[in-house]
Amino acid sequence: MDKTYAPHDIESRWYSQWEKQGYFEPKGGDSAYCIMIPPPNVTGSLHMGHAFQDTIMDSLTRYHRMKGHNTLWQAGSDHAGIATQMVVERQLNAEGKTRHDLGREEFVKRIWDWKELSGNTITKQLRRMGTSLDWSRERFTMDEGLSKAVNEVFVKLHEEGLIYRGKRLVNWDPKLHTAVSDLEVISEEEQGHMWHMRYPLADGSSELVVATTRPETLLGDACVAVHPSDERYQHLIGQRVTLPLCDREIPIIADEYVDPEFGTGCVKITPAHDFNDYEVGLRHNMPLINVFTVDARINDDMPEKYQGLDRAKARKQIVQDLDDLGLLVKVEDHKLMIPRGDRSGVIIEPLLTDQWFVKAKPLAEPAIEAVKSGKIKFVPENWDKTYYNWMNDIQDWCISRQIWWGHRIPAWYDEAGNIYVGHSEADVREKNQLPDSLALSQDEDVLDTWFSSALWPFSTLGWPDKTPELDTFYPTSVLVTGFDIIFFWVARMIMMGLKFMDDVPFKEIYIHGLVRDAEGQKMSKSKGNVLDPIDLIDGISLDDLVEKRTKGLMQPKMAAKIEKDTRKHFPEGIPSYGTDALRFTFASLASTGRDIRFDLNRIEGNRNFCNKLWNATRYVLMNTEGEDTGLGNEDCTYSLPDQWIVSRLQQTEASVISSIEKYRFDLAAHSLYEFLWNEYCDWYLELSKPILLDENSSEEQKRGTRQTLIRVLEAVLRLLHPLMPFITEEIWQQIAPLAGKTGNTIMLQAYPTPDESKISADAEADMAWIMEFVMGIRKIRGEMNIPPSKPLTVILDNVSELDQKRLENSGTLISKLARTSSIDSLANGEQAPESATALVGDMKVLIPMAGLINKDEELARLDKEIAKLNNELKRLTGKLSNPKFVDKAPKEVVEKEQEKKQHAESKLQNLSLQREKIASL
RNA sequence: AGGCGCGUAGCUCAGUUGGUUAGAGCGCAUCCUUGACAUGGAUGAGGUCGGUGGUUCGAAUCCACUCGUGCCUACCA
Repeated sequence: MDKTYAPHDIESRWYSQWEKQGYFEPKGGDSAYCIMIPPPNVTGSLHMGHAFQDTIMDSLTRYHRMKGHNTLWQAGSDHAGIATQMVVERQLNAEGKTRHDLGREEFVKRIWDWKELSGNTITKQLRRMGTSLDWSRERFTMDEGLSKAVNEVFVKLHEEGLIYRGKRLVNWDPKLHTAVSDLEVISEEEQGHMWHMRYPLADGSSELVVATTRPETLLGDACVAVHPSDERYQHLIGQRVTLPLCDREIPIIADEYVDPEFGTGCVKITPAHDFNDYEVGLRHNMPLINVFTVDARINDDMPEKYQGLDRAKARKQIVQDLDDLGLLVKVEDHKLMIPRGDRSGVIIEPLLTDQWFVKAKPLAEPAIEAVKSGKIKFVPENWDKTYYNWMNDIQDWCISRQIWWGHRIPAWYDEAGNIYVGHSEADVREKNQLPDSLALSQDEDVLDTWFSSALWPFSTLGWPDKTPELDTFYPTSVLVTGFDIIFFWVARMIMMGLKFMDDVPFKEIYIHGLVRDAEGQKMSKSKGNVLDPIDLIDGISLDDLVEKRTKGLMQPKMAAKIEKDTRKHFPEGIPSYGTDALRFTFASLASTGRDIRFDLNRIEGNRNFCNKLWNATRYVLMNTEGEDTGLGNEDCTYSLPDQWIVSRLQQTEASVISSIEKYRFDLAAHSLYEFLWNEYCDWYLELSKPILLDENSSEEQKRGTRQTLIRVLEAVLRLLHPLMPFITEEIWQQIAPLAGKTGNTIMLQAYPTPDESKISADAEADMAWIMEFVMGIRKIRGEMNIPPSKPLTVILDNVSELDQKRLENSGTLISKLARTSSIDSLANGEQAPESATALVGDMKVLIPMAGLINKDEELARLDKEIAKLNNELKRLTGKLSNPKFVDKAPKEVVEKEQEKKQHAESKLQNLSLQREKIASL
């Protein structure tokens, strides 16, 4: 093995073998375990959020596979309708064309071409992450089977009246020319204005002042509303005003919706361009006057002067004209929420159009019940509140999109405008007995991508056909996802699953945090702070990173700032850390928090951890290869350290398993790190040296230690494998035979399970004594700046029988680890030379100071310790002399405190005596 | 406006049902090329757990209030 860990060589070797051997495929058995990958955009690329999420899912998958479950991690991607269409449209624009130049068929073909071309990017990247997805069952939302499922669901829901078509006010994206759902609209506070405008009464007697943030919609006003009990306007209710700039009169109505305190207390009502106004309009039977075209320009039904102006220009013009007429009272600065399309970024316009909707309430009720009853559990639990919150007030879901890339809506129209829904045109004709002569045309619209994603847990398993996969894997075990798509996806899957499978789609929902940059900022291309997981794995030069972050920006002027920030944060670029370090880092960040700050220091530390494992292995191999590791029936003698590390291993196993079961990958990673580095490497490997190198060790002892070295390492590899698949496989291949393990891959080995009988309290107590002994000496060394190379003479005083016994058993180990030249006990009544002191229980460990240690330094050191003990003693004495504590606290707690007090007292006494002694010299 | 979350060492975070001397990693300081590893080893410094009040023998942990901060949902034109 090489001296340093080089991830790249290792990682390139294993993945293709695993895949080729079919290790990722379910291998039968009774207890099924299944996770559906949240389908990424087929033409997208892997970002940190994916990498994090996929690490968790892969870890779970590998863990359960090793536990012997029939494990499936379903692979696949979605077609990301709007996003993908936009990309291809942009390509066309670059050629000076639009999709309309190509026509629908040609354009869709072009998107398929693009999908073929770029569709492998993300799956290749997923493979780099080591994900054990079953690629043999990879699905795509637009492939035949899934399209069939979409079709089936649409038709069924329509038959039941749960899908309907209607002219309704929807969120319209004037740039993309499509309706979008509520969820695809991002409302943010922006600085705007409030215009106060005069509307003269029709009889000329007076006027009203209305306040609005959208003066251009004045053209579509249907009425002016005031609060029914607003005394200022009582007399005007029922009268009419003349709508400025239009040749119309509109009524003044009373409606509770109006807040008399806000603005002027008079609201212009534009039912065709505002959701609230729409409701008011309905209540009062007001006409819907549409002002805009699909581009959000003023349409041809409006006064000629404004026709063709876009929203912003129209606003300017109208304000100007009002001002000219003396009808503009004032303009105030005003903060308001502006709705923008999450894809296009333009302001969303409420627009009256024909759309298809899913009636959500009837589907939501059982979905709420499924969580309430505990059939589905959120982890962490609190997320159920968010879910209920939204579900209880769910709105109908607009599912039609005016784009070309997606599942075409299976609805046909005849020339009279009748609608026929069915699986195909032929099906529609047959069902409705329509003559061939009747011309039918299919609905031009496609379905929201989330509509097909909602079916993912069963469509990928073959639904609507009855398949063995559905029987085996539905409901799936757990959904792993971010809280940002609870509404988009999670809720909808639950609704659809219950409706069509009559069962929940998953039993648990593990909600993880969102990956942010080291400053806590959300990573985004426009901010230029994205990290590409592949760059962390392979490394990237500074220049390449800058280039990557500044290329293809929406706002090219950001480039300079992004470059500056990037050069500041990554002066050396990014070194290669390898997949395992990245995965381990993600695991260690997976606590319960919502935000996950990704800091390069963490991944560096974990790369070092991989290196540590690598080098520990080298040591183990050096001592076991070609040696007897006790694979035969020869006797082994297990030393104290052997027993100790095996005992600690059992506890680590228990802790790792319980952490994974709770989705606490951070705790699992921590236990593993702690065990491997701080116990196995720092102590056990060091303790094995004296045994293996000592000529006096028996063959049985050496065999026992070699066996323990290799077996513990082998078990740790299996424990680690779900988190770090590559390095563990690489090492396992080399060491497994020495541990007596057979098999072609660590992937399919059994996950370790703790064996209670191997936990030894005695061994742990004995080892604790050794460690205290060694650390006591090291402490003196460290604080007195005695070089580690300098062997020390050690004298013991106040040695108990147990101390004596332990010393006899483990003296050589101690002398090796603490670098002592001799350890002698003081004979009864014998005087020790002036010494520095450490305590192991009541036993004094004395290091003669002569020529090594300065008297004042030792005094200072003792004073510090004594002060610490005094504080503790004071605290304990106070506590124990409080009768309330002694009476009311549980007996065990009191006893524990008394014990602590005794310890502190005797320690204090020992050190004080020692101090006096030295001070008197 | 409602809902959810966060505030613990210089930084990033753990802290299980209230009972430790409040932990880890990184960073920092001192020492160390001992044959697994300088991507390393040894030792150390550093925290009145945002604040106030309460419950309790005992609070980082439970309750109330408060300050700061973040997110989500719904919104007043």
